[in-house]
Amino acid sequence: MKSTRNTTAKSAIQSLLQQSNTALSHKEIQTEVGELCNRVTIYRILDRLVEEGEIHKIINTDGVIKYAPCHQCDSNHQHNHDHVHFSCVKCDSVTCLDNVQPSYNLPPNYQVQEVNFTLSGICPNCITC
Amino acid sequence: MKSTRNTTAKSAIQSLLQQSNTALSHKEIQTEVGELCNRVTIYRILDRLVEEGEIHKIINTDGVIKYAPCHQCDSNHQHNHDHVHFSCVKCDSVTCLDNVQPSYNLPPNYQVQEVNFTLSGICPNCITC
DNA sequence: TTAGGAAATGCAACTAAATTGCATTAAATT
DNA sequence: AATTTAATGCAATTTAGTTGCATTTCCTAA
Repeated sequence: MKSTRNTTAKSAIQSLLQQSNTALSHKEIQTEVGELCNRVTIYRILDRLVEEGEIHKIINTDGVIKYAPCHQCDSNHQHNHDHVHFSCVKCDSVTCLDNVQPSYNLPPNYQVQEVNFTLSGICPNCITC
Repeated sequence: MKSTRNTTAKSAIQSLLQQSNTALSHKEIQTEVGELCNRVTIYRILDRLVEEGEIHKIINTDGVIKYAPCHQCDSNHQHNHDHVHFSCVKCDSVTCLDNVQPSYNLPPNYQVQEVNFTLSGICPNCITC
C-alpha cells in the first residue's frame, strides 16, 4: 500500500492554491514559498497533488502550466473538469469559471476523456483600466 | 513598409502543413523537412506564418505546441478560431474539427479575444484498435 | 514513546525546448 | 545586374523540467 504524507511544504503549497483566486504556475509558487523548499520539490509536490485529485493542471494559451484546486475530483477516478478557464492577456491571470460549462456536438466515434477549454482576453478586473 | 519573402523553406513548411490532416509540432516538422533548413529557422518561419494569419497555434494538452492552417484568418485582424481541437492520447495526433463550435455563457465583463478548446481522448482511427 | 521503514527532500547534474546575437546568404525591386 | 534588407545558419545562452542518489522527515506499529 502506497501512502502519502503531509509535509510542511505540501501543506503550504496546498493552502497557497486554495487561497488564491487565480491559478498559479510553478514559477509563481516558487517566488511565493521562497526558501521553504527546493525548486524540484515543488515540481514533485504539484505532481502529487494532481495525482491525489487535489488540484488540476491548466495549460495556458502561452503554454505555461497553471494549477488550481479541484472541487469534485479524488484520487480514484481521473480528473473531470468541464469548466471554462479564462486567461487575461493584461494581468496574465488564469481563473477557473467553474459555473461555465460549454456544450458541443462531436462527430461520431470520438471518445472524450478530458477537456481543456481556455478563453483569453480581458478579465473584469482589467477591463476598467 | 515591412515586407515578407517567399523562401524555399517557408514554402516547404507551409505546404507541409496544408497537406497534413493533423496539426504538426516543431519537432515533427523538423524531422519532416530534414536538412532543408536549420532548427532555428523553423521556429522563425512558424512565427512568421502565425503572424501572417496563415497558420494557428494549438496548445496540446501535454503543453506541446502544434500548428495547423487557418481558413478564415489574415494578417490584419487577429486569429479567430472558435472550433474544437481533438488530441488523441493513443496516436498523439491533433486535429482541427472546424465544424464543431462550442457554445457557452460567460458572466458579464469578460472580453474574449481568442479561444482554445481542446478535447483529449481516443480518435476514430484508434478506437477500433 | 520510540524505533524502523518508506516517503519526501535537497543537491547536483543532465536533458530538452526555445531564444538571441551576429555574420552571411539570398529574395525582390529598381 | 546592383542594391537593400529580409531571411538564414551557427554558436552560445536561457529556461523548464527531469533524474539519481544520499539524507532527512514523517508516520505507524510495537
